[in-house]
Amino acid sequence: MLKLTRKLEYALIALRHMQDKGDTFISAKEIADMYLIPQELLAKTLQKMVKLNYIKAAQGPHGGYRVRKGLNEISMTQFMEDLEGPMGIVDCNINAECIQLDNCNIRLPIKKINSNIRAIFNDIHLGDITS
Amino acid sequence: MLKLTRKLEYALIALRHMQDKGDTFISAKEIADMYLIPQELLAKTLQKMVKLNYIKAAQGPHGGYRVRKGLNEISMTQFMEDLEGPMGIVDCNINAECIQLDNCNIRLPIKKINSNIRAIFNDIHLGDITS
DNA sequence: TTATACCCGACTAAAATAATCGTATTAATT
DNA sequence: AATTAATACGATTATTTTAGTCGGGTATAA
Repeated sequence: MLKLTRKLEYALIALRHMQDKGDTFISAKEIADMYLIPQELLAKTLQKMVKLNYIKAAQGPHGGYRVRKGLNEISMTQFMEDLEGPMGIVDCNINAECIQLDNCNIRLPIKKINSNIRAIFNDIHLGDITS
Repeated sequence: MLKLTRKLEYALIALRHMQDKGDTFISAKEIADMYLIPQELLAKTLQKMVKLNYIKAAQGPHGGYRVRKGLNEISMTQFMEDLEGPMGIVDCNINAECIQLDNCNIRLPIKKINSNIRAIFNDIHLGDITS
C-alpha cells in the first residue's frame, strides 16, 4: 500500500546513474546489469522517458541514453503522473465515477489528505533524488 | 498508484457512520446497504477492527458494532498499519531484503520522501476524518 | 555487413486486492 | 424451544494491477 511502482523506481535509479555520467550515452544494459533490474522493463521505461523528452536516445553501437538538461526542476508529481498516470489516494478524487457520489461521508477529509500528499510531491524535484 | 485500499476506505466510511450514530449498535448490513459496499468484505474489516479494539461488537438480533471511546486520537499511520501492515513508499524501507543493498543509488532521497509521507499520516487522526 | 543498441506492440506471469462462500456461534423475540 | 438476525472466521475464487518477457523492427558505428 502506498508504494511507488517498480517502473518509477527503475526510472529514478536510471536517471541518477545517467546524471552521474554526464554527457556520455549509457545503454539500458549497463544500468540493468549494474542494479540487477530486468533489462527489457527498464528499456521500456527509458523509451517512455525519451518520448516525454526527459532523456535523449542514440541508436547503434555506443548508443544509449543521456539526460536532458533542466531535468532537475521537474516535480515528483509531474514525473509520477507522466509515467504512471493520475495519482490520488482514492479513485473518486480522480475519475469521479464513484457510485457513492454525495453519499460518501469521508469525501472531504480524504480530499484534504490527497492535497497534502500532492503538496509533498510538488515540493520534491527530480534533482533532489538524482543528484 | 499511491492509493488507499478499499478495506481502508470501507473502514473509514463505517467508522464515520457509526460515530454519527453514537452508542447504538449498527449492523454491517445497514452500512453496506447505505454506502453500496460489499457486505461480507465490510464485515470482515469490521471484525478485524473489533480484534484491534477499535470498535465493539454485539451478536444476535439488534446486534452490530459501535465505536469505542478515544478512537479520535488514533493516527492514520497507526490505523493504516493496523489494518494493512507496514507502509513504505518502497519495499527496501520496510523489509530490507532488496537485492541491491548499498548498490542502490536512490536509497537516501527515497527514505526522506518516506518519512515525509509518514509525517502527514502521523498528523492526521481518525477524528479528523470520522467526525 | 555485422554487431550493438534503441523502438514498440503484444503477450504472459505474478502478485496484490477485492469479493464470495460455507459453516459456526450468539442472542433477542415469539 | 424454534426462529431469526446478527457476528466470527477460515477457505476459496475472481479481478485488477503490476511486473516481466518476447519477437520483429530500425538505426548506426566499425
